[in-house]
Amino acid sequence: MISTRTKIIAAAVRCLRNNQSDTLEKIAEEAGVSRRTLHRYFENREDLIESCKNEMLVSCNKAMTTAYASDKDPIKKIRNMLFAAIEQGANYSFVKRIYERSNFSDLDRKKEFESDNVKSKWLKTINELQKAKRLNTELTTPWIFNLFGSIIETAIYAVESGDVAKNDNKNFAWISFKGAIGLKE
Amino acid sequence: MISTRTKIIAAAVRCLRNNQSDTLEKIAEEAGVSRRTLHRYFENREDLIESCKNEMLVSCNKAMTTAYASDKDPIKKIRNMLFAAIEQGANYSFVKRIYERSNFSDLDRKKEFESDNVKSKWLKTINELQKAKRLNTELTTPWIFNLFGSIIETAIYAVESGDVAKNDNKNFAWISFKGAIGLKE
DNA sequence: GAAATTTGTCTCAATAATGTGACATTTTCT
DNA sequence: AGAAAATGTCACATTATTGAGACAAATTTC
Repeated sequence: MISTRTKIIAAAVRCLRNNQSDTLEKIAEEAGVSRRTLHRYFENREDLIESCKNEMLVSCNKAMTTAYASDKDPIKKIRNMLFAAIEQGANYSFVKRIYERSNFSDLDRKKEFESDNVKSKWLKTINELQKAKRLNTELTTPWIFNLFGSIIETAIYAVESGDVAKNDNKNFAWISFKGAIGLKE
Repeated sequence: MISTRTKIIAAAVRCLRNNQSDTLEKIAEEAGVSRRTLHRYFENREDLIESCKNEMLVSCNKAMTTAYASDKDPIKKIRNMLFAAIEQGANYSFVKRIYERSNFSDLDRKKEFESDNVKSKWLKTINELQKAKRLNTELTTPWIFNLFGSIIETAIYAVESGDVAKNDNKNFAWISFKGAIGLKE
């Protein structure tokens, strides 16, 4: 049975990633709960957003850490991390948006993300491949990192908007990412 | 000399693409103008956003139409359209976000974008390349279209966040886009 | 099925954002 | 310089959103 708290957080994530200014009323409605109940679980909007951020970071990190550990081959590690992130859907989008915005204003949050060990695992693997000349040497790591994130978002969005069939989704993303960084399998 | 109206619209575009819920106060400040003046030019928030949307659509379409016409070679057409969009910076991001959100809620706006002749020119060119088997046949056109947009955003964002040098920007985007769709030059 | 817990409804106060009028000040144009 | 236009300042009404109390209704737990 899903707890009310979880329902509210999930609803908030779905709402807020599209429209940061959605009212608590709307979030409560999306969660199938009265606004009064939402207020019982979260002191205010900031508290709610903070909770979403924390839960979603945990959720995404967990999924990607598992994916990282699922295979020995560095290429498969990266591929499975990509797939895991896509499967996170709205959760991933939410985290990404929070992180993006923080980049220009909230340095603490950026640091928090930078020091995140999922990112360092990802970087380690990419560097490994770079050193082995298995990907395009013209591109820098920060570019590849940004690209990775945006291809994930594209895949999530493409399914939601109905542009791409759910089956093709991850496949397209992987083909494109491989090509984009010139990965030699 | 830049007109007040233009200053306000530019400021609104910069603010709103990051944070849809920025106050008119903040937008006025960003434009270096009092809130009272902003209200003299725009009846209300909706009017302002509508104006931004229209102006930015015109700006982006113009830049990309020029780029399209700048060369006969289909590949160079696409490349120059990519570059033009990246150069639009905040303007392009703003339009893209408006369009994205509309996808789920505002069908009129979607139609408006769909019927846009810049998009049809782009599609025509991509189809041409697809028929000539000059790009990966596994991918669908809608996927490629989404990818095109998100690589542009990645390039814009990468420079703003300081992750990628301004010189490398367009180059990286083009290398990655080519690779992502398996384009054979 | 009774008690305890959770949630909903209704209400109201506090706050923040918005929109506008009146008038002063500044800028622009000639 | 002086008129005309644009902008700023301040004040105020309106509105939307938020947050919480009081109690009823529903749900869970034992």
